[in-house]
Amino acid sequence: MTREETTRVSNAKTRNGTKTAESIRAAAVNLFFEHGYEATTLREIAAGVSIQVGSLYNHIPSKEDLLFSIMSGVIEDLILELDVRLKPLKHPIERLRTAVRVHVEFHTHRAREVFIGNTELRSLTPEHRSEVIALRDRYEDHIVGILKAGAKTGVFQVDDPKLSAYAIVTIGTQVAGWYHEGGRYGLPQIAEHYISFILRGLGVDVVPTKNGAPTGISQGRAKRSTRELAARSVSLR
Amino acid sequence: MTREETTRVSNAKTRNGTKTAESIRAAAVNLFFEHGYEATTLREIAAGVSIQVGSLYNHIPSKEDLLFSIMSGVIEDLILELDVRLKPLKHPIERLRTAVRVHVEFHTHRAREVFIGNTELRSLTPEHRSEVIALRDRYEDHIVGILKAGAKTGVFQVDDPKLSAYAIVTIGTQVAGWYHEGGRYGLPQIAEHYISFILRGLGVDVVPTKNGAPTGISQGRAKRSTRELAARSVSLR
DNA sequence: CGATAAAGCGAACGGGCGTTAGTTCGCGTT
DNA sequence: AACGCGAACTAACGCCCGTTCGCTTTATCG
Repeated sequence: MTREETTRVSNAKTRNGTKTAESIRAAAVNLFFEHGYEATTLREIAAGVSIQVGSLYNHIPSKEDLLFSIMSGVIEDLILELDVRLKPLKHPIERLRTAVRVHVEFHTHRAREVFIGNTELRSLTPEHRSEVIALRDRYEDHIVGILKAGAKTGVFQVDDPKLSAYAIVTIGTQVAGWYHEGGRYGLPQIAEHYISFILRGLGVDVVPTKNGAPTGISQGRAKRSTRELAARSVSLR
Repeated sequence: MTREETTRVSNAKTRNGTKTAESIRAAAVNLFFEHGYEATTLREIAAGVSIQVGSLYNHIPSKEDLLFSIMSGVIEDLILELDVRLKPLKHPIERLRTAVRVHVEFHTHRAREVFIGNTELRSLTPEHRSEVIALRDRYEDHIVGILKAGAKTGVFQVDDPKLSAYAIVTIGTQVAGWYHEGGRYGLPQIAEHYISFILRGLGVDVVPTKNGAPTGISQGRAKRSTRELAARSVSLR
């Protein structure tokens, strides 16, 4: 865990760059994930960083603020990642494919933070809570936008874009609950599986491929198919 | 002396039947659901029943035990209900139809308890936790059993019964998160929708019906169709 | 090298927690 | 009429929580 350059031994009482704040965040993520926010003690977090409780306040304003920064940070990163990956794409099908791929990848790579984000909404102050909800809505709006665009040109068969977006988000979110590296399914396979599943649900005629490579865009119009109901992530609206 | 059904005013310091215990349970369910177990105070629960904190201990051994009784109780009720409704049925398709119906109905009618059951596993003592997990596994085994029976006779196309059972359970469980009475979808419609969805996922050729009435058993063999991956309920194994 | 400021220490705070104990009181039974 | 019991009360216990604060240590830089 030593720095790559200028191997500086991080003794106690040492100004070790600006890493303490990150360590606190990391320790908090692990503890919040394992025991929940309310059941986690600042003293436990401090112990995880090998400092005393009081010293935490050199880096955070309060315990609740620490939770908030974790929760908002993870959604912001998700939105950012989605924006970047979506930018070069035009066709709704390709955009949706990528959106689902990003969603699944992100939710597995940062499963602990995502879990906290889905679980601890009620531990936030009202102000912070509505801020996080606003961020989440902004993310969902991205998906809804893709669906609406596809519906307009007729490539998607969508009854209710909002409801469908819920379903898509939820399906991908659940992966975080059971996926673990080295498990029976690889990440690309899972992603491609859900992509096909969702596209089929939207009435797109998906050409079955053995591999995860995105097949060419099926140009036919949307075919009536399985229509999904929303399966919302467990949360308090 | 006086009959037991004489209307007795329940003053303070009065032996008002055996209802206090039930009231405590109900108040706890609401508070645990709203604020979470850790964030809920015994004093809040007591206030909800209009008694003092100490008096709670005439009815419960401890706070954690109260949580445990709620969590185990709801699963036991679920298993019981499933057993009763499944008993008269023989054919795997009918059994699965009913299982999904029971699952969805139960998870919407007792959404608060179910939410607690999915959320507060980590607040239990190790002993109680494994007891609850055992109950949950027993429930999942019921579903797996139905799938295996159907797979043996060829009516279901199942790659991995356990994984499929996860998916089925999760889909239905999620309903509890967004369903509310008087919403845009009625309970029977939701149930039938998922039933069709799941059966199709298992390769059963479902005859589309406008109504929720269970269609006759399609006797053809299972057709290769959408194969689902597990979408596990958010929980810590 | 001495000044500066970030960052850690450690004790203390006020408050709230789950739980226990001793007591009181109404009621049904003896 | 006396008794026992369930169920409520009040008061307190010991503990631990998030947070504050004055002090000390340390790395960095002019």
